[in-house]
Amino acid sequence: MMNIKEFLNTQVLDVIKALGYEVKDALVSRSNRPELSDYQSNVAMPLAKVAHKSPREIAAHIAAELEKKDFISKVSVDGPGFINFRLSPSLWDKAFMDIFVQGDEFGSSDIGKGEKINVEFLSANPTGPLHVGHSRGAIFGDAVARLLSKVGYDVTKEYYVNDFGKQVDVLAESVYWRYEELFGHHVGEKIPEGRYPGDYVIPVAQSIKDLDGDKWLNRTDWLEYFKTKSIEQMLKLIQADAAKLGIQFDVFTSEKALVEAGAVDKTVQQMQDMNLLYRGVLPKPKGEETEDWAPVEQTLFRAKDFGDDGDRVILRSDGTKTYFTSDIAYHVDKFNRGFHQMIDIFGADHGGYVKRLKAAIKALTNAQASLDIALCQVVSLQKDGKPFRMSKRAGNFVLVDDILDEIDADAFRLFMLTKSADSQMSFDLAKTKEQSKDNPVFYIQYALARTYSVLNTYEKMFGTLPAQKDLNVNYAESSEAEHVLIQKMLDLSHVIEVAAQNKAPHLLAGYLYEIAGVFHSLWTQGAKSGHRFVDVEDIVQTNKNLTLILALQQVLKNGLNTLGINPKTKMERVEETD
RNA sequence: GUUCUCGUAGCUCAGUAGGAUAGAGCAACAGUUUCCUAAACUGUGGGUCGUGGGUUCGAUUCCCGCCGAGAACACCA
Repeated sequence: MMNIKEFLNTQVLDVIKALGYEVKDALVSRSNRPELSDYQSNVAMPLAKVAHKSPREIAAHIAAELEKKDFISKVSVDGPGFINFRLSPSLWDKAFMDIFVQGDEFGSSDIGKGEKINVEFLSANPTGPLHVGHSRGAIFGDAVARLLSKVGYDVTKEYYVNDFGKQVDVLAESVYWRYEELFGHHVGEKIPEGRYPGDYVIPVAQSIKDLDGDKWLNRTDWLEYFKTKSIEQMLKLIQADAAKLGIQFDVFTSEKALVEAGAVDKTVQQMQDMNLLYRGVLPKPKGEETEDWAPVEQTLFRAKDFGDDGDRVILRSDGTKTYFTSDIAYHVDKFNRGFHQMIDIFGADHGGYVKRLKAAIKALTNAQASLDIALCQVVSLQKDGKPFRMSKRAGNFVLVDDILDEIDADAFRLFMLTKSADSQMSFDLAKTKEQSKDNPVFYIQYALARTYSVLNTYEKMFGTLPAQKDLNVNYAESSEAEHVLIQKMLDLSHVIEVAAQNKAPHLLAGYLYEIAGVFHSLWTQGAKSGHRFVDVEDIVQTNKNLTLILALQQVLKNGLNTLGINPKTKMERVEETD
């Protein structure tokens, strides 16, 4: 069974064409007036102009033809010329059973056609554990990757390890200082300014001590070794933190390795050969009054020719490469690994970097690669309603670990996914627990838990779950409220498609919330009228109900999995305080 | 100053191929437990969709100006 909307669209399009009208799209969509229709088409309005007839006249014309179709049970023309139609119950039944046929795959599609796509996200500097500031982009990137894979892309989740810059030296120096400390040095001293004061470097020092003893004391050649060891362990730390948030990566690419393999030099050479570089002086930046600015000649990339606002430094005046240079090489590397489609997830604070990177990739791949950069707004932190700033110097980083002590990982994850990535959001650290209680994840999980609860009851009464052959919703004999639920369930694949295409996991989150609400409402209605889902007196009705329950369970599970949230089979009772 | 993102209920946010009467949650108020889990449900109040133009049959949605919020702007990553 195909996507209902697609099916209707082509069917209506055929009718329109048969009537002699010229259109590309039948403009069929889910109805936003459920009391009038299941689906609607707006096609008569734009047609009116070209056909020189009134929209209602055209709509009536089309409606008359549609009425003959067996998959449509009722058509009407309303308002200025909307064509409203209800689908035949048999079509709903057929479409519905697809949920069971597809099972865990329900909601999937193949708009990605199995094409390779690389999603790079998080890519935090390997100098410490993850803090809250990293979490939004990390969770967002992971959810986008899951969405893309659900719609049929061959997704690789990648982490770019910035293990080449100065910050890694600082890390190694910090570890070395702690290493010396473990041998009784620096008694009574505080770790010097400019090094990382965090406790997380101590275990790294300890592990080196355990492995090598005092062999690195009083030597000058420790730096490279300490760098390697530190990065290794920091990455482990980061991976562990990410895993707690439900994130795993497929590939880690090291900047250092790229540099050492000569990939960056090669890219510079390639740019040189393509005449993309020149020696020049950049104009003084406007706005901010930079005092230490001096006109220097550098090797620049003609980024402006490829859509950027200005040209960019590739080799500094002293001949060294910038971060941008190796990042270009990195993206070329991805391209060479066969990824012609790439998505980068950046924090909005890197927004100024987007144009130059796109320009570079466009220039170097002759526009063969599509690089899509999704910006994720930075989370502004608050504590008791007042802005809270994290700073290295103050050492007041709020770690992902700290947050997860206060709040369930799934709740945190969904909190980050219910808002669109480009909304600015604030996160109140003091209210974390409070917010946790109101988290929509519980609303959704509770709906799922209720479905399991019904199954348990059924099993208790009948000793087994209903057989596949007894599953049937019988749309024709279902109530209004059930129709709403059934229709909504069948929207899943469409919602996932739109969410994937727009890189907007919050659309799926919102959908799951809505569908949970429809179910909760249905539940209470039944409780009030005495219509329980499981009724020993009425096996036929019970099997019908169970069909609905099983389908809903599948939909919620598939949706939650796509967001990377663990579906729960039951809720822990929350203990009443006060 | 330039570029990017945002501005929807008191608060937090949905509304994404332009459609008919703009929606949730929280907060306020009034109700619903002999029952498959009340972390739930039902109802009430609350809006010039920042603002002024434009495009069109039709704009919260697309385009431009203005106001307001956030971020970025050579030689950091």
